[in-house]
Amino acid sequence: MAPEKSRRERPAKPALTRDGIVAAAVGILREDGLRKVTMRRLAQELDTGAASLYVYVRNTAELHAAILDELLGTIPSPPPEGGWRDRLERLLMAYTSMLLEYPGLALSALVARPSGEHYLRLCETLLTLLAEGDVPSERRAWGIDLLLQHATATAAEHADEDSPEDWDALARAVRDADETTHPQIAAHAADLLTGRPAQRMSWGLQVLITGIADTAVPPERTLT
Amino acid sequence: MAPEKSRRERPAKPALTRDGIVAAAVGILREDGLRKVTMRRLAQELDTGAASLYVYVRNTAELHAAILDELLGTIPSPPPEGGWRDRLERLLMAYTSMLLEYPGLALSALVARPSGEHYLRLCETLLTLLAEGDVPSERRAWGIDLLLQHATATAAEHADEDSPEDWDALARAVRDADETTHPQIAAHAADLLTGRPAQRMSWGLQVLITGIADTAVPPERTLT
DNA sequence: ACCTGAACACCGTTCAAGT
DNA sequence: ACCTGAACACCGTTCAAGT
Repeated sequence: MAPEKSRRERPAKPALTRDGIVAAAVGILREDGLRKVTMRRLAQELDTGAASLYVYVRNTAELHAAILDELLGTIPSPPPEGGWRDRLERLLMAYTSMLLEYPGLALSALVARPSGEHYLRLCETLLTLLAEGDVPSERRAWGIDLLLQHATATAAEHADEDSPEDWDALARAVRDADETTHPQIAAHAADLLTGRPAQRMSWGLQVLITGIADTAVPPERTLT
Repeated sequence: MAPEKSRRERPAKPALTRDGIVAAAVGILREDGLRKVTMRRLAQELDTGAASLYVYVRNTAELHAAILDELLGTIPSPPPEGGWRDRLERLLMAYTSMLLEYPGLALSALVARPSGEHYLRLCETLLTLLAEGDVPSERRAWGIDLLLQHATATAAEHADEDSPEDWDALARAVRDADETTHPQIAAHAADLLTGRPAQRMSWGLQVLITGIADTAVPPERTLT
């Protein structure tokens, strides 16, 4: 690691490596957000040309995926107190919180299925917790997919970076909903707009965990 | 079999309207995919300059949202046979199928909370179905959020447009998982990679519906 | 093998000027 | 009020040429 991080003259241009590139990318992410993590900006930071990066990274999507896995390694594993459901919920909350710190990253996680070291470790832990809860074996794999998808999507919904404008538009639309044409929306307007995010997230996870524990996999069709 | 491609192909330049712009945008979406629905390309299609569009559309995100609502209007409401659970599942499947036809659109749906006419109608129908199932009133609003999020996220995961490359990488990582460091992954490798999408989606929806019907909203904390 | 500058083919958005 | 050309400030990716 370079001892000085002054943005003045870099004393000697460090050799390019994949790890160095990813580390620099994480730096840009923390400072300026994912949308600034571009090949050109990254190259500038590393004092080289954008084309040089393509020796180590296939494309921008792969770069984002590498960043994601790096950050998955920073999730603290919650203390082993409490039952499996509690620990499961806390771990997924920690995962979501991490994604929420970096708007836009959740979208990458959703589109580019991760497959890095830290992602596998997370899956391993999740599978272990479901096993501890005596969730039938066949449902564990699909279950963690569902749980991770929910956590990721929840973070992705807040990827706006800015603009509560969409939310405003929705709030207006819900409130203006005609009681005769949209009776259900009118009746549930308050709940539809309720913003207590932690409570909602917690309920969502409990719904999933309960559902996973209680719902059998449907019979496979047409195996002849 | 276009007889002429001359610049006089369009007989008279139609006046710009928001509806006309959105309609043209949907056309580009169907033909070339969402990533080609850009202000510049759209302007070209409408025989004008990109700047002119900003009179009718705030920005690209709003344009995408308008497209989404337009397409929500094309979802056929499934026949009223079967119980509320079946109809709920079929409607959400139809929603997902529509999104899957237009890769990338699901991502817009996730980030930019829709608030258009057709979106409200869909919510209304979903709320009615949950009410029919005697789901307690307080859970209905949060429930449809969960269901729509799941359906949208499932479609978004397939937004790759191309490149089964990510999936390959994951498959390799799972298969290469060391049995001693990743025993759970090794044990569940088959299920983790199982691809039967319809069966998985159906199970996911049933998990959610069951969970919503069975899970009480947690008590509100710290109101004292 | 690695690195580079330059080029290709695009973007969103703003703005002064016209009608 | 609506429309426009031009400009600003960017993108990802490829490629021939260098080392």
